[in-house]
Order: sequence, then C-alpha cells, then structure tokens
Amino acid sequence: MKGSELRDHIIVTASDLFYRNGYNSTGINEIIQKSGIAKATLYHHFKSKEELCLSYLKYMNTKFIESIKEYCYSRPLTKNRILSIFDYLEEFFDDHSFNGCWCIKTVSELPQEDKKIRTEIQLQKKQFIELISELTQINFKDKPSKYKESKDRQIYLLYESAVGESHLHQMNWPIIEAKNICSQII
Amino acid sequence: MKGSELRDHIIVTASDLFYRNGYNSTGINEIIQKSGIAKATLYHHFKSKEELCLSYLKYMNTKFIESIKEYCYSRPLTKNRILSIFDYLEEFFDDHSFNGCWCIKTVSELPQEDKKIRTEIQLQKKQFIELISELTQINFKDKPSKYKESKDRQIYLLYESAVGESHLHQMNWPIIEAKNICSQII
DNA sequence: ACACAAGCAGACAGACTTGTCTATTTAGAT
DNA sequence: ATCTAAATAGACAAGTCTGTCTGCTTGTGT
Repeated sequence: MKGSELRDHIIVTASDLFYRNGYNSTGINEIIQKSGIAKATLYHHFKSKEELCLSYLKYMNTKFIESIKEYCYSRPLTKNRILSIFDYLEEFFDDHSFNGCWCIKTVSELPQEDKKIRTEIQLQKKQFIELISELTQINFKDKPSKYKESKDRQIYLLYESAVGESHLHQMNWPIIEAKNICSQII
Repeated sequence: MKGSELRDHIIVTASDLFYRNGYNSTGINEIIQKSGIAKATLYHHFKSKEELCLSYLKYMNTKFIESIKEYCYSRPLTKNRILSIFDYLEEFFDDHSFNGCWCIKTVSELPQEDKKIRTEIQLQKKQFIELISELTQINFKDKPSKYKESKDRQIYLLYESAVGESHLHQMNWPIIEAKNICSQII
C-alpha cells in the first residue's frame, strides 16, 4: 500500500470506529489494531488524535455530500425534488450503519474550547444548507432572496431533527413527519 | 446538611459539571472537590458514576418540565399558546448556562449498549411530547386524534431542532425559524 | 547495489480514570 | 450518655488513555 493509500485506509478504519462507538471510546490502540498498522505509522501520518478526528469529519462529510447529491439530482427537477432528501435519509436509516449525525455526536464529546472541530462542523452545516439551496432553486422563484434563504434554513432544520430524532427514538416517524412539514412549507 | 439534602447537593453540583463540560470529561474527583465532600460519601449515596448520571438526567428534566410548564401556562389559552415554548427557549438560549440538549449530549457520549440511560431519555422525550399535547388541546379540536398526534410530534421535532441547532451555530435563528414553521402548521 | 524513507512491534512515560478501603471524627437518636 | 450511622481524608488498586521512542525490517528510486 502506498503512503497516501495507507493514510486513507487509516481514515476509513478510524471513521468506522469513531462513528459506531464514539470518539472518546475509541482508543488509538484499537485503531491501529483494526487498521493492521503500527502506532508509529499512525503518528507519522497524523500528528495527534484530534487531527485524525478532523480527517474523520471531513471524510464523512465528503462521502455524505457526494452521495446525497447523486441521489437527489437523479430526481426530476420539480418543486418536490427537495423532498428526496428525506427519502435519502430513510434509506440511510434502514441501513445498519446509521448512527445519527457525526457532527452532533463529536461536538458533544469534546470540550467547548475545541475551536478547530467546531468551525469544521459549522462549515459542513453551511455546505449542506448550500446544497439545499441548490435543490430549491425552482421553488420560491418569485419571492425575495431573503424569503428563500429563510425557507432553506427551515428545510435544513427539518432535516437535522429528522436525523437526530430518528436515531434517538430508533424509529422512522421523525423522518416521515419532517417530510410532511417540508411538503407543507415548500 | 441532612442526608437527603446532601444527596441533592451532590446531584446539583454534578449536573452543573456534566452539562457544562460533558459526562466523560467530568471526573469523580472533580465532583467531590466541587461538592466539598469525601469520595466515600459520594459512593455511599450513588453506587456508581452511571447512577449519578441517571440522577443528573432526571434532575435536569424535572427542572425543565416544571419551568417550561409555568412559563407556558401563564400565557392566554389560545391557539398560539404553543408558540410560547419557543419564547421560553429563546430566554434559555440567552442565559449563559444554555448548552444544548442534555439528553443528546449524554447519549452521544455513551456506548449504545447502555439501555438504562437510553430508556430514561426516551421517557423524558415522551413526557415532553405529552406536555406539547396538553398545550395544543385547543388546536386541532375538530380533527381526528391521529391528526393531533401527528401535529404534536411535528411541533416536538421543531423544538428539538431549535435547541440543537441554536446551540451548534451559537445563534438564535434556528429558534426563530422553528417558531415560524410552527405558526404555519398550527 | 546502495541509500533513504516508511513500515513494523512493542516497551515505556506520565497522566488520567473509577471504585475500594482503612482509619478517624462527627452528629443525632434513644 | 451511649450507640450507630454517616461523614471525613486520602492512599491505593487496577485499569485506561495518548503520545514518544528504540531497534529492526522492508521496499522503491536512482
């Protein structure tokens, strides 16, 4: 395995563990064991566990944005296209790997002082709102831009609660209800 | 200080630390130091840190439910009364002690296997939905009970995202937008 | 063929963690 | 006044954690 491939391999392995079992509950030793690498190798590629955490968040976000984009853009360009974000979430929820929002999980485990992680997460959320904004380009066309901005944020809120609450209650009604609200406000 | 008073004192101190700095980041030694008690005393009142965690969650919930009930029931009994839950949240948000949802925070830090904590949290959320249901008794009166149940859950979702996202972004627009949506669907 | 970078295994430091235990003192109830 | 239960301080066990370091092996480019 070449250097950069190995780095990615570590990120994938660590991401799976962080997302499934939590950041603090996942030790460096577990990561190197599951990755099949030496500890010195890990610290050769990442200067600290926190840097690995940042890579984990970025990896999850990249995968998510690419995947949901592909899913939603394959839908017909109508006012209802935005609703497909909830269909995407339902498929993700049914997947055994679903474990809620990695941003919320991670931020909950870290002290507030950790600015690097917090700004990365806020960046990711902004990026997601931007995606929503693209998906609603056909909606709210004759309304002022302030209005659209507000609507996009509202849809974002609905999606976020659908993720968090479906995970918390281990049921899919939050996704269905969030989609219902969304169809009312678009 | 009498026995039960001391127990409550420990819970209050621990709750402040857990909520502010996180469950895993708060050690037993910090709790006893801030409480001004001996370690053996803590373990006399709580058999483990997990039991103290459960007391923390119950304490936060009791305080919250009592406080929001008092706030909302003082509002006139109209269809808009339910909107006051967002006004309550805004006041809580402006308070320096606001740090998001303790349930989400705690569940994010614990392994999934921890059933005791998870069921307590699901219980608290059900209790909160029940409170919403009381506040919307005047709304949806002529609709079937299934319809009201659905609406109550939707309002619950809006409140939850308002809590989580206002905390994440450190801004109050999620509260305002959630309230806006709510006023549209009631 | 040789050099250098990157991998390996794992010991180790040092700082944390929860929970137990001993030994002593305090305070309230009968 | 005496007895019992609960408080105190703090050492300690047994384990966790991250990150560093040494010594050795492998593989690739020139």
